[in-house]
Amino acid sequence: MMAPNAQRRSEKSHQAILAAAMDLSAERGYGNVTVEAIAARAGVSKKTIYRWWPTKGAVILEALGELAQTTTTFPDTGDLVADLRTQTAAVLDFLASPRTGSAYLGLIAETQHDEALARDLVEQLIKPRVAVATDRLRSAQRQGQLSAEADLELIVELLYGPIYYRRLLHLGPHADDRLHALIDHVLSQWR
Amino acid sequence: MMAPNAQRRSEKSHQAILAAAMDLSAERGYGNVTVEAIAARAGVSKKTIYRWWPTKGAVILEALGELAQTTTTFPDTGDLVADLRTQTAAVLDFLASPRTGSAYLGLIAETQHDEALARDLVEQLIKPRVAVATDRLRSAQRQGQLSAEADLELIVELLYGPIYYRRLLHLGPHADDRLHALIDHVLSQWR
Amino acid sequence: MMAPNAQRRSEKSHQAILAAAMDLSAERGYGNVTVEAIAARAGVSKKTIYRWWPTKGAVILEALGELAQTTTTFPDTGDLVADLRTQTAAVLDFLASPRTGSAYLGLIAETQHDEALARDLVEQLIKPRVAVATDRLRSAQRQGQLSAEADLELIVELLYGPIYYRRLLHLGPHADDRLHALIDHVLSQWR
Amino acid sequence: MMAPNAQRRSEKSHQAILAAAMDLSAERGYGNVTVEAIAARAGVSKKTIYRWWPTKGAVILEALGELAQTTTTFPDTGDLVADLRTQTAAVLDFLASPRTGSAYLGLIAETQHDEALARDLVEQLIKPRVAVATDRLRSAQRQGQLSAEADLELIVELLYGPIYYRRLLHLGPHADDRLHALIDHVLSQWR
DNA sequence: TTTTAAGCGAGACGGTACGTCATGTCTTGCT
DNA sequence: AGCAAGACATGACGTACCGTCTCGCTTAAAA
Repeated sequence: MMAPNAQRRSEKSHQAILAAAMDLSAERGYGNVTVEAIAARAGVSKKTIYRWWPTKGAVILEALGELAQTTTTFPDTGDLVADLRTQTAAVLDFLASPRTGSAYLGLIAETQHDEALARDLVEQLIKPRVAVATDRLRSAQRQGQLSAEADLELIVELLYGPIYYRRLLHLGPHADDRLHALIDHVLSQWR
Repeated sequence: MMAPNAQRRSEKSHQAILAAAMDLSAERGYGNVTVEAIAARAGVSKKTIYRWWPTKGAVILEALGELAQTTTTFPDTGDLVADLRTQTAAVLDFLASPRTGSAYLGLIAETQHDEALARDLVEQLIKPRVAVATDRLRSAQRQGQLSAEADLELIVELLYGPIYYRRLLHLGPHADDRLHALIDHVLSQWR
Repeated sequence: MMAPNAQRRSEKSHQAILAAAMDLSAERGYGNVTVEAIAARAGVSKKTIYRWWPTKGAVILEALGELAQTTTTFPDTGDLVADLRTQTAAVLDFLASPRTGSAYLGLIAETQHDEALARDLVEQLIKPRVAVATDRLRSAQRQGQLSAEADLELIVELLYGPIYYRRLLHLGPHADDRLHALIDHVLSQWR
Repeated sequence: MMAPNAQRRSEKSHQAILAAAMDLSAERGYGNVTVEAIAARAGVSKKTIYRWWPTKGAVILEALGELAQTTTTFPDTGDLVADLRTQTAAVLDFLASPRTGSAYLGLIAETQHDEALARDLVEQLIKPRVAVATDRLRSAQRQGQLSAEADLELIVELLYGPIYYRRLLHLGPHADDRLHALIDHVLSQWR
């Protein structure tokens, strides 16, 4: 498996590839992005892409990871409900934005028939963000805004499940008031 | 756009195509199914497939529609909680079964970059089943097992959202007790 | 080895491919011809080329075969020496022409590391033309211009060997008088 | 075009490259030898090869030149016919040997689309050996074994032309008696 | 009952992208 | 400065499917 030497890697090409991948995904949609087009747009050889990533999905995952880290952090103003409203709205925006939405949804689609990519998606994108959400809830617990018996894992599922469900099954995004109703209901038992 | 004459359609080929599509999906996973392979397996010309369906997704959708109708009906024993447990477990099985799971998840994946297919999936598979679930909840309302103020649409989202969320984002299926906890929590406010 | 069905072959594409191959060979030299370029020039998919020929050499061989048949026939005026002068000069022209020379020499080069192509070259181009030359000599024998003991095979080698030798080893083509001296010498023993 | 400093050249790498080139040519045939494979086999960087030779053909040419010098010298026992038999047989062996034949024929093939290599081949390999043959014939002339009017250049062509012709055009090598007939015929006019 | 036009199997076709290979250039340390 | 190692842009390879398109053949509706 002779892994290439990461020290000699061209950082310029690396960044050009990530940028090209996101640009193309925004322009033509994830499904119409090809490794060939990424290479052409980035001014890079296909070999260079295949040297460092196994599939186009892995490229998009890394590019998206960079974006996700900088754009969506979890707020902690002390008011749990307000923070959850802010955060879920940000997730809705992320899913709706032409730049990130198509790439993210396309990536999730790809993971349905690419196990390795699925593992990477979960480890690099999903789990860290679930952890951040859980942390915020735990902090609320310490502040007494949430009962000590609250099932934090369940709460996370109940908040994000419906959002992804409606998006991936094409049932239309939540309106603001539906989102607020969702949050209220989920917290109702343990407030 | 001369639509073909459905009366002269060969029912034998029709069924062979649907069966081949499901078989291949079960054997090698939705992503590795191709129109060419379906045609070869069904002993049918590619032209015949393209005459009646626009994409392989549409073929799978029809095949899955037939299966879904026969396998998952919503029980009504009078005990809402028991019925929800039965039904959500059936959905988990449907998603986990090699025969139906790969096809269904692959289909959902495909709809992320095929709007026409997305519309058909929603109209033919998703909405009818949401309606059935909503009907069952409404029946429970009439029987007094659920408050009249209960937000039925929200309940459906809260039940199925987490199931699809965990499946599509590769967070592992729910264990039985987690599923029960989910149902209990969702109903808690309006029982 | 599912051979394709030759009856359904597109004669238009067939001819376009042969023409494109010869054109490109004339324009850029055999070594710079690629299957990809032939396909593009002929307005044909690469798959169509690979369906009917194993390598670009086989394409050129067929194209050259068509040309060779029509252009170089062996004259029989009754005067053996005159006919040999005419014919060897025609071979020199064939080797020197931009249209045929590059293709033919490139083809011979390719056969040095492609055994299958070598076999086809010999059977389809070389041997038939050697046979024609031998026939002409045999006819001269019957007319008494050549002794009955003449070693016809040897004569053919002695005539064409030096021509190919000088061409392939880059020793420059024969001037007319050297060609005549060659013919005279070869026939001297058996006239 | 800063030529590299030959004094600082690593003789070890130099020899390793020549040896690797010949080994690979013998093992897999000239056509399957690549600069990359030579570099890997010789434990040398590709850069080092390109620093000192323009193409793989040039490497093989140099390697072959070393071998040719040591293996095939022209005998002079005083008996011209015997010496020609010895020498032409040696040429047949050289062409048939797995070590030298594939490399030499492959090299000749390459010169059909590489003019610079062609020039080098002629100057470094072909012409010197033609000169040696011509010298031997001239010596025979002085000894009265060959008429003073003999066309030495023509004799060389008539001897070696058929040998290369049969080899390069895949007509099979000469049997011993055919070789002797060839020599007899060529000398007949001027003995 | 015959005609006849549609569906049908087979599969060749023009395309697009795939993932791989070798080229010749280049950069980075080591000797 | 030469060198081993090897990343890089380039460009062709041969393959896989796509969706379109003839071909004859069979086959069921209309005549």
